[in-house]
Amino acid sequence: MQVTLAEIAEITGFSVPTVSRVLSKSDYPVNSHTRQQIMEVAEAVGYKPNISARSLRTDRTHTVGIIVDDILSPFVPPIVRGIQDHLKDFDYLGLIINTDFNPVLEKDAINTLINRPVDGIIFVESLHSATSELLTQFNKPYVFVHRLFSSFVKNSVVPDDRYGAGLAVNHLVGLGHHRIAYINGPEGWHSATRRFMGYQEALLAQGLEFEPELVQPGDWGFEGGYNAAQNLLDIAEKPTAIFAANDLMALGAIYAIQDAGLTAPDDIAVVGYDNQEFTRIFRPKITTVSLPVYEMGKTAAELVIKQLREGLQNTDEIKIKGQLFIRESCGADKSQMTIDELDLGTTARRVVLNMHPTE
Amino acid sequence: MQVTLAEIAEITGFSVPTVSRVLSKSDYPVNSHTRQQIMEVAEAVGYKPNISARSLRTDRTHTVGIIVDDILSPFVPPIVRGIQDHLKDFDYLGLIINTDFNPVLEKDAINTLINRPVDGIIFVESLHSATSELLTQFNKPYVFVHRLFSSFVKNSVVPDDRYGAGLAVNHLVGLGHHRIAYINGPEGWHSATRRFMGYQEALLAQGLEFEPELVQPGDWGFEGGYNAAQNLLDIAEKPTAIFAANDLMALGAIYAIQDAGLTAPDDIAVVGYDNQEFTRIFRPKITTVSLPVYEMGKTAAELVIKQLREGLQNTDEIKIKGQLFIRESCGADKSQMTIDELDLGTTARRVVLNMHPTE
DNA sequence: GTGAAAGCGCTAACAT
DNA sequence: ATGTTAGCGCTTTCAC
Repeated sequence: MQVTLAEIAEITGFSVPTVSRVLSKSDYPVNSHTRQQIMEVAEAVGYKPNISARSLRTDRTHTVGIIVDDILSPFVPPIVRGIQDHLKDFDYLGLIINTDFNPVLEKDAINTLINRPVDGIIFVESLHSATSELLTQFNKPYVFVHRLFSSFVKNSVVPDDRYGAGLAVNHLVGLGHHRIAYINGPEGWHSATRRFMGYQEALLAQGLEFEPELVQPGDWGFEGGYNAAQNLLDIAEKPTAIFAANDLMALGAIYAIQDAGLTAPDDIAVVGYDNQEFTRIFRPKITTVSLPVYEMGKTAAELVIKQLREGLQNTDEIKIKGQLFIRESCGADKSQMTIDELDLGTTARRVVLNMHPTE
Repeated sequence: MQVTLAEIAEITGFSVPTVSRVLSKSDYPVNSHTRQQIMEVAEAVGYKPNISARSLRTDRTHTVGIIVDDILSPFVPPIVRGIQDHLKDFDYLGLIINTDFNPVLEKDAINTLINRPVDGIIFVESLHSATSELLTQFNKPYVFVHRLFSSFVKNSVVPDDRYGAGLAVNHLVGLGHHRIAYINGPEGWHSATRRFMGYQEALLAQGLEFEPELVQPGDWGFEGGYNAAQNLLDIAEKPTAIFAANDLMALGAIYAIQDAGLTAPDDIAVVGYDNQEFTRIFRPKITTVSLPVYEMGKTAAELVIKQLREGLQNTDEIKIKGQLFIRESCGADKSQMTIDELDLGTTARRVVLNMHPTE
């Protein structure tokens, strides 16, 4: 049922290795007549190489393991897509495993991939120190894409949070704000720390003073943003703008502003961080700094591919810059605003724009 | 570097086949002493079977191809997760490929998977008639999970949209509404048609009359919902409730209601469909019917596994029921409301709840 | 219950 | 430029 090299050798009269040399696209010299003849027959009989056999021989599988926290986590799919798109260009596929941030599952995942035919591993939002010793057994490339951890790791790709926070603050200053409050993420989170640093640095660079009373702790969640904003509204000299370390807290802040009888952005401007989907459909549409997830994934895949194909050695941590998406919650002029995509789920959008579903 | 069966045979003094019988978990009878001895040595030296070699021999790879429209499409990740979770229970892995609903890419994907070591394929939101002939070459199981297409296909898993629409309507009737409007999806979409049927059937079952003037066309998008609701508000005898065929249109409807100086749910109740993430963070939180995506994926994986392991034959289309999530936009009593999860992204939630990130 | 022999389909080394 | 030989690591006959 499956066509093999032997059958093509039989038909064409050439030997199996010659057929292999043509069909495996090796750069081994083969007479062009021979080559063409073999190609034609292969095409005609619909030859498909047996990848298992090839892998067994070459110890290369053209597959990369992708260990993710959870494919349902909002930032994971775009990272994965970035990885997949780059891998595809080099005929690699991705094998995705969820670990639910559970060290036991992560260990299993690594074990599975060590046995499994993969040429490398990309860790997405997932790595426990417990498992790192296991990895030393894995003498193939592995890289990390993450945003959560504070550890500096070789071969990792992370967002440039300091830069991103600067974008937000600079934008607000440009709109005339001098009292810009900050709602931070929880203690001990790398991205919270970095965004906070970026906030402070940008204030200084703009000649503004850093005022501790304008900084509130948050919890990454809606509630935390709400409470933090309430506290900020209690300050005698209220801030005129709030920069929240993520979109969910920005949303909470907007609700708090509304519940206080004020309006965002008219009374208080709000900027979030992450560019989550809902920022585009909420009212007011939330101005935010994007987490460059797709590009982070792509870059991670680039690293693996380069290590695989060009023998690239360990690389220092790579920081990827996000960009500011100017929408309504900051009070910017309409002309400044970023033009967003359609408000349809991607499948529906694609189907509508490109073609019609099969009947 | 890689431990092989031969080495374990060498160490234990048994033959390679015997070692294989133990370590491949075959049910072939082996002396229990022998078995234990081999297991211990295998454990000690960290034996990992070479999957390529095993696959070459057995023609089984323990891998299932998952062809998706786009991993970024909002419904795809939960379907994929459902698939993965079930596959995992049987030690199968999933190889995910995006097609962007492009027939050419889909053809490539199928070809890739035919060569590749996969034991079956699951199509998620993706299937063009153009490719179906290709599939006949693929003499392994394949099943479909979808919500978009009207074609009735063997071995497919779909949401029960008629039932779901009934849930929404019945709920509104239970809250005392008699004039329930409906905002439909665009013409030609299976789920739109089915939800519309469910709407009509439920009205009749409740002894209410179906009134065409209460039905408005929509486009699945925010704008369509907004316009449709505006039209509904222009009717002399306004509806007291609006059921929108998806959440985005429900959101548009709520905005239209607000812009007309009214309130949802106080003046007009609104129910959506799909249970998209944003329905939980919006104000008012949107009551909606869930698309049972996770379970659809799980069921699809079950089908494949059963076909693979138990030789299950072709199955008729399987309909999966969603459930009603009662929130604020319908005006239900607080005591009736569904208790939702935390408002944190899943990674953050998991990290916060379970453990701390590695430092 | 265990071992000897064979071979899955492919590519790499070595001839010619 | 092509063919011969060998073998990747594993499982499956078939003997005993």
